[in-house]
Amino acid sequence: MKMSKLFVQTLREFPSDAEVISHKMLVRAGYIRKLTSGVYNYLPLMWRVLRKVETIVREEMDKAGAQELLMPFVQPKELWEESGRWEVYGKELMRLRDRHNREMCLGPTHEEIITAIARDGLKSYKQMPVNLYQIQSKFRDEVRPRFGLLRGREFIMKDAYSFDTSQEGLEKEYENMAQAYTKIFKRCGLNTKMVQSDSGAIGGSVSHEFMVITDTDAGENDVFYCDSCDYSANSNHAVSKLPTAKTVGDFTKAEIVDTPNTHTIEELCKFLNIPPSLIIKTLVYIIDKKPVLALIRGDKQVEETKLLNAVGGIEIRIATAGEIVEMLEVNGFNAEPGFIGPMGLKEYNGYPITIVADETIKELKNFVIGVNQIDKHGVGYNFNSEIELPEIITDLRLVEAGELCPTCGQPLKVTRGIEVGNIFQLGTKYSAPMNAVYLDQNGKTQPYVMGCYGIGISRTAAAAVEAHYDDNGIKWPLAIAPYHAVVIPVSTKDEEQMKVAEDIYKTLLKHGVEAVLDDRDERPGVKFKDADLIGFPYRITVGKGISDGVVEFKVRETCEMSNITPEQAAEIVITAVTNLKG
RNA sequence: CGGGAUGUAGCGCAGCUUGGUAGCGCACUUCGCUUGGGACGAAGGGGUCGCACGUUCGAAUCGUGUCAUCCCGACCA
Repeated sequence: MKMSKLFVQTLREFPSDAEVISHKMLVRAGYIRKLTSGVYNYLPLMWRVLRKVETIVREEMDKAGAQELLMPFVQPKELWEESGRWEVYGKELMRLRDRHNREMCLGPTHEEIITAIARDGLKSYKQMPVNLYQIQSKFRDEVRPRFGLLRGREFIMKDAYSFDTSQEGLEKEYENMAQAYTKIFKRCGLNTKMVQSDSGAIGGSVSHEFMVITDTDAGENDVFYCDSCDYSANSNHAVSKLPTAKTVGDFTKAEIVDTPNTHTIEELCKFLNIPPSLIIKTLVYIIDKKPVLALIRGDKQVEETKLLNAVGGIEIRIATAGEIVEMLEVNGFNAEPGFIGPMGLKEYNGYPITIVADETIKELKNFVIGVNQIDKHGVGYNFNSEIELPEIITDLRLVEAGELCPTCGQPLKVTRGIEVGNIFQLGTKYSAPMNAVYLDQNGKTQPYVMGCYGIGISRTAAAAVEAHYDDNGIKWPLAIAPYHAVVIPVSTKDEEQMKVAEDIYKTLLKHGVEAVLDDRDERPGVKFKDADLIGFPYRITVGKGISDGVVEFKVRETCEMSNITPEQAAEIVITAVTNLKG
């Protein structure tokens, strides 16, 4: 490709609306342009990168035995009603009507469609196991799209779905996919960590995420991991050994005491001169319109995803101060946030109040708790004495760095990560309600045991930028770079330089290297800046040194430069590119 | 949805307070000059000032409404 003909416009400055590195770089280097919020044009350079990621994904998926197909982007409401998700999915599902006023949606994921396909064509146990995948654009009407390609509304995704006759079969395929994913990201030049995760809205029981570990702001997930063993988990799923703390209070008898102006745990601790671990904190949540009280030890935070799962809810938010006062009133109390306790609270908004407690409260003795009276707290309280032990006791805790690994007991560490892929064991979550069944060896109908496996193609490309850049631009891993190398004649008017540059360029092309010849009549500084910004992995500069028979060879990743012969330079690039394929 | 801000040329911005011919830098076109890290000079092309209504002799500027975009909090690949 001649640089003079390459459709790319690099910018002198970063765009003002970009926050994270990958967004800034990809816009400035001419890879993407925003069309509307969360929706981007992929310009030629970007499309080459995306196709390379896709190719790697295809090769590894095919090698793992999966088959590619393509499903429609627009989907009918009826299928979503069968799975129950038309009601449940929320505003993220982009709904629209056709000219006949029939309701449709843009596909955010394809469990419903693939299950319907299987239902039609997968009738016998003899046809399984089978794994079907596609690569296409998805649309999720995100509340707040941001970070460029990392969290767009429209994005490219590879989604795969497996069908098995047993949990054992599913687990085998799950492991197969985990290995394929590890290879895929490695080939893309990314270091990923496979971490345990919550399965969220897609459902199912077991799931893992593949995280690109990054120090930049773009890492939206906290990942907890252990250096001593291989435990690692997303914060929404991470567990730890029960943190030790003072759990037996010195209060000799249970009584209600005055605690004026102690709205926060901190103020209460100071007033009573006790550590926060002796207090039971009562938080009020609204989950799918229903009131839920979460009880947790005062020194710990609630992980909302865990609470959501504990009650089987979908949407969670913390109650407003107004709602809390109202709830107390309805139940006959005159109190406010800061003094709430679970006792005597029966119902609100027409729903009974559910009480869920974190397991940290179990070992508490002679603790302090709100009693729904302003400026008062109960002290020296005990379960099965002053209050009953709540029915639901489970792990609600947000793990903190330094807490001990649940597997080996060493302190956990925390880092930030970008989720580029995930794998779920769905089981019969979709096949059962959608009556997607096959006949087993005994002629009995059985629902498929399903798994689903996603990779964010466009997000993977953006994550690669987050992981590989410097002040001057992008440093693409060779496997997904739009072009492998750029050849720069310093002066296009110098016949010898031009001839050597063209010879190198032709040699590279002949050996399968995707090369660009910067034939523009620009000053060298402009060409160097563009080369660094665009991020060609290799740069061969033909300048005055050619009279001594050498060119300058630069490796973008390390910024190492050396003066070598044109033949040596070409040889290095050709070898590197050839090794990619092998 | 709540809170904060912004809409003026492809990109980055000024002008608005105090209404009167729409500006600057980059990018783009032509010519000259220059050629190892985003040179310089000259001459050009390009904008219904987000949109609508209102006030006014006159609106980018004032008022009302509306739409869009971005940032901070709860979701996800």
